[in-house]
Amino acid sequence: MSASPPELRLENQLCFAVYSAAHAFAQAYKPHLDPMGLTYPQYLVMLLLWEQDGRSVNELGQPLQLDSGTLTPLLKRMEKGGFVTRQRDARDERVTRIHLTEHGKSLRDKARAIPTALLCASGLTLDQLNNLRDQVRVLGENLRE
Amino acid sequence: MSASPPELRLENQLCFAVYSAAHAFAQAYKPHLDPMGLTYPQYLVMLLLWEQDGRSVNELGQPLQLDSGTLTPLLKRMEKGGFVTRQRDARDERVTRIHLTEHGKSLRDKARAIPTALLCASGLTLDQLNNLRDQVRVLGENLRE
DNA sequence: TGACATCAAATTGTACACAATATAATTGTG
DNA sequence: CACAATTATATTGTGTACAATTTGATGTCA
Repeated sequence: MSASPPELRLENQLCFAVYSAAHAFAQAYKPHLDPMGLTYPQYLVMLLLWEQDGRSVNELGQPLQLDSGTLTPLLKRMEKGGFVTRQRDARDERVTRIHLTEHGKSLRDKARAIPTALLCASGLTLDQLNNLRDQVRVLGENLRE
Repeated sequence: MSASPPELRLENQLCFAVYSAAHAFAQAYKPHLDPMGLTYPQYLVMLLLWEQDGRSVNELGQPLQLDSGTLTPLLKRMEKGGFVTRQRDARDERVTRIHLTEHGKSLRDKARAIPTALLCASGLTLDQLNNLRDQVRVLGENLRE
């Protein structure tokens, strides 16, 4: 077996850098989310509900790129945790609407400190972070085409 | 409930751009890996074994940032799939050594076409890709500190 | 209106990811 | 050498992801 070409070396892969950074982010958020009882994907759902409450499962899944197979059990755990309620839409019984509980709403104030803490942990300036975010966003969009 | 501040909006999060791009990568690799019978994390293991065969579980886990809780079942599936063998090291019975099968070795030739296909799908030039990879790698390292 | 396509969620089954714990082999120290 | 500490892997339990299928509600059109 000859030497592996550079394009096949793990350390040279953009995909692995992204994969690895994604896991590192989840770990970096953990100390901030654990005290609230939220996981990282649940926190992403909270961000969407703080922006706009009462979304359907699909209206959460579209921006997150997640389907009901992932969201239904995740939302059930969030319901059990007292963060949200799940109820059928009276006008269209196919739709399940997700509403924040008072506790869920109140967590937004505690969450305000998180972005600053993560900016610091990233070791980037705000400009660098925004620039990198835009590049990574475009990459994701291209890959999904 | 007042409007959510910009720092708490999902679309503005670097973490989400990275999270989303990581999933997009896994999907983009899928059509190339499915015909081989490999999943994306299994492909990462194959990259390491093509570079150097006969690694221990830890010698795979260290570069991948994965522990035996993830790797042991993954490697068992790869063993069942006929890609690798798992056997205890005779000199230190605590260690499990992972070796490529002939089939596993032979897949490297088929994999050579993948990096080019993904570079194309990323919509980036090779220079842009290398530059972005380095930025994302540094980000991951900073977050892990 | 009634058969049929469509749609939104939920369910099922497989595969990561990771914390916490267990097990077994090896090492270090008195 | 005895034995406690360490090390490597495996196991257990919980929580995502996602493909494929199912269930139930809504829309459409002859």
